[in-house]
Amino acid sequence: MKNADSFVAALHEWAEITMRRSMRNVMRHTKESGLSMSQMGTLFYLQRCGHSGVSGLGGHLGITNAAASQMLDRLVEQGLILRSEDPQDRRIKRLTLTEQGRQMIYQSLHAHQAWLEELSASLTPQEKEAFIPALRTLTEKAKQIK
Amino acid sequence: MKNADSFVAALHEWAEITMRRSMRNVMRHTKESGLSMSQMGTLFYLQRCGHSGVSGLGGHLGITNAAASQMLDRLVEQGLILRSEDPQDRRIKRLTLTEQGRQMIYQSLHAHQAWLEELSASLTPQEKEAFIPALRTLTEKAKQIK
DNA sequence: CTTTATAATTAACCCCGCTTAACTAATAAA
DNA sequence: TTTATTAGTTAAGCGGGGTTAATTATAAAG
Repeated sequence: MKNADSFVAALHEWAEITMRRSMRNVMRHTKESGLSMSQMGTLFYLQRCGHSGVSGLGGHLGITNAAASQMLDRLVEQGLILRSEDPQDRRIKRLTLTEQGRQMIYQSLHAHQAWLEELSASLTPQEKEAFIPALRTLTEKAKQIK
Repeated sequence: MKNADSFVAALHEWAEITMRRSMRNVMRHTKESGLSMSQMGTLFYLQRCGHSGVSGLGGHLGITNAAASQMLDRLVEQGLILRSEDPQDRRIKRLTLTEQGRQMIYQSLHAHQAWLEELSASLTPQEKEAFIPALRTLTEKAKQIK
């Protein structure tokens, strides 16, 4: 179990570094875009889950349906999401990203990422080649969780 | 340059995964703690830069000094940071984390981290052992950036 | 058909974060 | 010493994001 423990410890440290960077960058870009963190979180959630209802979104963000509904008003107004009726159950509003909304997410993920290039530049070619499998496997496995 | 490119690509993918996770987790924990994202960002900033003045904080967060000053009122009130005079230049207020503030950051980084254990569990012992050097080197190099 | 449950919205309200503008205090420059 | 600059706070006001409670509309159950 020694290896497993030190692996988890190393993973935690690496995750902590990337989380700090990520949060800073997302907060920056979110502010630059004139959105609130809840709004940006909504866009990310919708991209990941395909489409959702208002309650699903509220539950995900940990806010009431009322709050979610009001926030959606502004996102719709800005043309970032679409709020349409579910044809199966007309009580449900089907929330989907617009093309503009998808672009916003893309920019948010790729803005302020120069540090990744810097990190890459600080490694030797041998290290880079050796680390690629690790990164790919971790990413792939992480995608499958929950 | 092929390896370098695919390395950066793999790095980007990993960053994207952790960004999505951390955004949700940090927002959750921040809400649970009764703090705003700006307040949490302030704590993280102060931990990273040691100590800062009000203007420095405002500049970092992209808000006015007035806004920073008001937000600090609440953080001081909650016992998370200390606002003391700089003995060299008494116009400057020296902002530092309290022990409670440091604990808040620690909790924020480690709350909702079960997915890392899950991720670890989804790997074979051979993979874990093989990945440890990569994680350690990446962490160490990333710490030295900027 | 009537009743009940579910999904979402609306209204009234509060708090917070942010802005601008005016102000105080301390340092630097003339 | 007088003036200008810098750091920070205060005050007034706006708008957003959150809440609860009441309301509408649809679907499901009796």
